[in-house]
Amino acid sequence: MKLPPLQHRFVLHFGEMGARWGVNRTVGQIYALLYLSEEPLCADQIVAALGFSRSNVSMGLKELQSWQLVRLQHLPDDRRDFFSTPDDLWEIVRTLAEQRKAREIDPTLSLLRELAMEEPTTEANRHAQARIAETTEMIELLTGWYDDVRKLDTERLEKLLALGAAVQRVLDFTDRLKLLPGGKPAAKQPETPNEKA
Amino acid sequence: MKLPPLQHRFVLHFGEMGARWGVNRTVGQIYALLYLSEEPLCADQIVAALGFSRSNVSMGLKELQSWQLVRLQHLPDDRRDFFSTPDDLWEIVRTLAEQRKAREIDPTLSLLRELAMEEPTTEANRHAQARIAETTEMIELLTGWYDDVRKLDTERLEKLLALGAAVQRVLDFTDRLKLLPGGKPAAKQPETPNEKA
DNA sequence: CGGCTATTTCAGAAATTCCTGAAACAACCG
DNA sequence: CGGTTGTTTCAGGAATTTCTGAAATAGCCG
Repeated sequence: MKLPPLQHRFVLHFGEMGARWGVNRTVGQIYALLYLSEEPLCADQIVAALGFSRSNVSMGLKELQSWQLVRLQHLPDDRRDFFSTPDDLWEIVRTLAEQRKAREIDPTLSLLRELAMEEPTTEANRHAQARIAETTEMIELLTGWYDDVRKLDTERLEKLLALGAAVQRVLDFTDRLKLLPGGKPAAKQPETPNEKA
Repeated sequence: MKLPPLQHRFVLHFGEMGARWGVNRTVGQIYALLYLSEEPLCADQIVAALGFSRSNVSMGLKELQSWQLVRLQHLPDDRRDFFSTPDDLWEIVRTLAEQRKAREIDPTLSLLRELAMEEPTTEANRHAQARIAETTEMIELLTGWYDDVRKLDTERLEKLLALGAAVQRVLDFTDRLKLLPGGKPAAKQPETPNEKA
């Protein structure tokens, strides 16, 4: 593996991370390499940099294409495939989120909804179904939120994230405006904060 | 494996999901089983339900304890360990997020910050470091947001999520209030959102 | 077509991860 | 203490995943 130490360490780390994130080590390393590279790379350059076999690199690239995480491009007068990652990191993150949702969340939701439909036969089943319903609701809440924010352009998304929980204060404020259209609101809190469901 | 079909299907699915989420299939299945169960279970009940070896179950439970995802409790006059999951699903999600942050995000941030410090030697290094800096910023933005919202109580968090991108409209609205000081005084805005560097 | 370059496939080897049974350990009790 | 019950450890075998080299495929050009 002939790669400057900086890139090398990055690549090794994201290989491990990739393994925790549903792609194998090789694929993670290939992606990390492409991500750091200024120009697109062809398969043989990846082989030279990482020391995997040619076929392993080929399979890794195919996997990355199936995740839609790499761009394929051709140079003029060159038949080789060159690969690169999007320049915009947000685009990468959005793609990842999209893919994982499609591969993991959506099938999970189908199953949960199906299980929730079945007629409970025993007391244990009844309890399990209640638990399942609860789970479904939470996932729906989270994916609903996700479906909303993914439509935001990057600039607004960044602002929203930067605001963090402070947004809560804005909401409390507008709540007060809404609830007391007359004068200055005297009530401090619109609702009691700490009820545990 | 003696388990009603409903529970069985749920358990199998979350075994697979567990595998994608950093714990192995066994551990995922054990957790799914505990999650659906009305009362705490002891190791032998898990063995009976899932058909793993006693030692495998023991290791799985140990792993779950290391993630702080299960509660251990004792019944009076019984020496066996009984395990259960928190009743509150939000608590489970919070714990998961906390653990994954500690295990994956924090070490990644350390590495990235360290790499960003190094003196760039080549042009390729300079570009790689720019990419690394960009990555660091995004992770910091996301974890900053997370650190904020995890402090919210469940009720407020649910409201915030349910609002989704609609929150953007509220923000736009208050922005306008701020910009047009003629009418109602916008009173106390929360501190100005972080300026992006 | 035939030679050339580039890529993909795939069966089996290599490596890793997972699981088990046996043994060690620990706590309790009479 | 010795018996009983329950848990943990761990070496090695089983299963799964990953990786490789050889062969197949595909496109291009003269």
